[in-house]
Amino acid sequence: MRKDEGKRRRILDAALKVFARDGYYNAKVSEIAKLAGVAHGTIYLYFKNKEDLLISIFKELMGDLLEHVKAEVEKIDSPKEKLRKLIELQMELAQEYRELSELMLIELRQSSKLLKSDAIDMIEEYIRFIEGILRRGMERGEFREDLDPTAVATIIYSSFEGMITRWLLEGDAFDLNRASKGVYSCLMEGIAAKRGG
Amino acid sequence: MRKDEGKRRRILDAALKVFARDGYYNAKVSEIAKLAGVAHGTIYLYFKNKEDLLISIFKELMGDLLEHVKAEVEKIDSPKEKLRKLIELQMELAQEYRELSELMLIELRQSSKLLKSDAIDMIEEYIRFIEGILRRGMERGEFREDLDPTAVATIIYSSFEGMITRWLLEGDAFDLNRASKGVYSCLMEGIAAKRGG
DNA sequence: TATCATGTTGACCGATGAGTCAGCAGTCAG
DNA sequence: CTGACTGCTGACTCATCGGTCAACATGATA
Repeated sequence: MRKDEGKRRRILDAALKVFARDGYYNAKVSEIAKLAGVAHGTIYLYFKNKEDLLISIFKELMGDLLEHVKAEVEKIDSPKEKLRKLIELQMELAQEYRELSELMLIELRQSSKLLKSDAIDMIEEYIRFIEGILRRGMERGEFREDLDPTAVATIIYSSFEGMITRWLLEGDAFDLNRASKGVYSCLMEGIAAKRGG
Repeated sequence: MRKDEGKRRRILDAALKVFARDGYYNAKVSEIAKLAGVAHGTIYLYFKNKEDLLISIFKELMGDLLEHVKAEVEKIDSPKEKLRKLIELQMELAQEYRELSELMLIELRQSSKLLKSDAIDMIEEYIRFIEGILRRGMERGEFREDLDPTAVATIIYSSFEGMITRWLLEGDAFDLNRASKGVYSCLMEGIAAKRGG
C-alpha cells in the first residue's frame, strides 16, 4: 500500500523539524514539503491531513523511545540503581531527541482531545513502570515502606516533565545533567539535615 | 486615557476564559467579544491585537499572584515551614486559578519569543525566591549543607510545573493535594530506607 | 508506438478569522 | 435644538493556508 517508505519517512522527519521550530499552528504544510523535497500535494498522498502528521510522529517515534527506556532499565537488578539509570537515561534522551521532546511537552499540549488522550495513556504507562520499580524497592527494603508508590511515581514523572520543559525553554541557562544528579540525590536522601549528623 | 476600566477588565476576563477553553490559536476574538458583551471591534479600542490580550493577562494577573505567594510565605519564620507552606499554597492557587494556570503552563509555551522571555524572567524570580529559602535553611542547619541551592530550587519549581500540568491534562484522575503532601515528605526525607531502621 | 498504471505536481479554490473604519448612538454645553 | 465629541458597532476587507484535482511524468508491457 505504501508508495515509498523512504519518502514517507522524509516527510515525517521534516514535519517533526518544522513543528518543533515553528510550533504546530504556525507550521506550514508547504514548509514541510519544501524541507522534505516534495510538492506539498504529495504530503496528502501519504497522510490524511496536517494533524495526521502530528499523530503519526507521536505514535511511531514516541512509542519506540518508551520501549527503549524500559528495556535499558530492566537490564539492571537493584531498584535503586534502576531509578538512577532511569533518571540519567531520560535526561540523555531528552537532549538527544530534542525536537521530539519539544513536540511531546509543548506542541501536543493543546492538540485535539483524541490525540491528548493517546498521549495520556502513554504517560500513564510510564508512571506505572516507575511505580513498579518503587514497589519492588519497598519489598526489598531499599525504599521506605510507608511510601505511596503511585503518588511518588507521579511526582518523579512530573519532575522529569518540568525539568525537560525548563531546559527546552531556557536553553543553556539550565543544565539538565546537573539537575539529573540533584534529582537522584534529593529523591534518595531528601534535603533535610540528618538529625544525628 | 482608559475609556472604561470595567469594560477593559471584562474583556480581559473573557479572553482568559476563552484562551483557556479553546487554546490561544483556536480562540476567536469574536468569541471573546461575545462573552464580554461587546462588539468585537471594541476589543481593538482597548488592546492592540489578539496577542496583546495574552500579554496583558500574563502581566497584570500573573504578577499579582506571584507577589501574593511571596508575601504569604514570608510571614513564616522557619525555612522548613516556609517550604511546606509554599508547596501547599502553590497547589491551592493552581486549583483556584485554574484558567490562569492553563494559560501559563500550556498556552504561553508556544507564544512569541518576546512574551516567552517575559515569562522566563518571572520564573527565574520565583526560582531565586525558593533558592533564598533553601540558603537560609542551610545556614540555620535545617537543610543539608551540601545542597546545591540553585539546582534544588529549580527542581522544586520544575516539579510544581510538572504536577500542575499533569493535573490540568488528566483532570480528577490526578489529586493535586495528595501529591502536594507527597512532595514535601519526599523532599525532606527522601525515599530511601533509613539505614538505622 | 500505443496504452495503461502509478506516482507526483503545483495552480487553484474556499473557508476562516484578524483587523479596519464609516457611520451610529449617547451625552453634554451653549 | 444644534453641533461637537466620545465611544461603540459590525459589515466588510483581505491575507493566509489547508486541502483538491486536472494535468503531467515515468516506466512497464504489448
